[in-house]
Amino acid sequence: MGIKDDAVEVRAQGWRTLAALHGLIEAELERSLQGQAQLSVVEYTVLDALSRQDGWHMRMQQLARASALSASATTRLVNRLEDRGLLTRILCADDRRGIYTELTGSGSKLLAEARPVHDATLERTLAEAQQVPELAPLVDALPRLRAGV
Amino acid sequence: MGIKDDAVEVRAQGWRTLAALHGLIEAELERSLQGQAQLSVVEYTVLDALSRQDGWHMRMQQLARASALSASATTRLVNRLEDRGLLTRILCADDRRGIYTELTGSGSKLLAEARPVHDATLERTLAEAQQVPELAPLVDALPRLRAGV
DNA sequence: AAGTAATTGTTGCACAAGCAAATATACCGC
DNA sequence: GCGGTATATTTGCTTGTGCAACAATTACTT
Repeated sequence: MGIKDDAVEVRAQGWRTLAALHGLIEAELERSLQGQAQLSVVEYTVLDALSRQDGWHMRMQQLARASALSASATTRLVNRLEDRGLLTRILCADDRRGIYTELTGSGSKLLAEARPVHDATLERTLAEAQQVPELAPLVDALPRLRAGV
Repeated sequence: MGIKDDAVEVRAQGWRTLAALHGLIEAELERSLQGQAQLSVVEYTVLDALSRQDGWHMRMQQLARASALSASATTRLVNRLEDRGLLTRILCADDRRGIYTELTGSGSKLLAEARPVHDATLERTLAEAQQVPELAPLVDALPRLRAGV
């Protein structure tokens, strides 16, 4: 019942709020991206990460970290996107274990279509979340994180 | 280039940070809970939600919302926990469509064992995240959300 | 220079998730 | 009360995910 226990409960509460907001946003993004661009959230995340990368190529492991996915899931995710012609695998010459992935033309084209959908959904969902008392404080805190970038 | 585009980018950045922190915490919780209490994160979430409920019983749909899971996933999750003897289904008399779930003795016992693991992992992981420049501001913001509870 | 350890990516397997359909019950207007 | 609609939960099916084992390449150690 002391200060220490309070801190524990505050952390648990913060985590629940974080998880709730995350789940809400992810579900909405999933619906809109799937519906309007045939992309899942992770697929969008990978394409977006690739497009924001200098030279537009990343190694499998960077992709895995960027998408918070396991190595095996990343392999198969890249397979799917490659089968759809949205990106290509490129062996790197310097480290022959590594494999680069690079957006194709249709990959960046699809991403260009999907990005407005993504951004609009994000805006709408955050506005919705702001109406939920439990979530509002976190929503308000988000834009203040990196004001200086 | 304008204020509007900046807001879009700020939101996207905030979402990426949120997702990254969420993924990190969930992965760590998954490891420690699975390792020390044979519970997945969602399973813990459900047991915890039940224990924090007045009367210790909830309907399937409340459980689905609390765990950010679909109805069908909730059914099977409750099946698993019921098979392990951690909770029981109870038909409600007033609305015979509804089904209450209630913690059993071993359910709350296991939860009591798992909770310290959960809390310690949360504390440790947040401390770790605070060392990551990208995540630190969000970690700092979390405890300030509901100071008045 | 050889051998061992560490890293990178892929595959086999089991499991949990979502969607849509099915079932059962409640509610509403008449 | 009766038909139609809405809600609550479960089941069939398909798909994506993680873990462990594996293959290929690089780095380290002596």
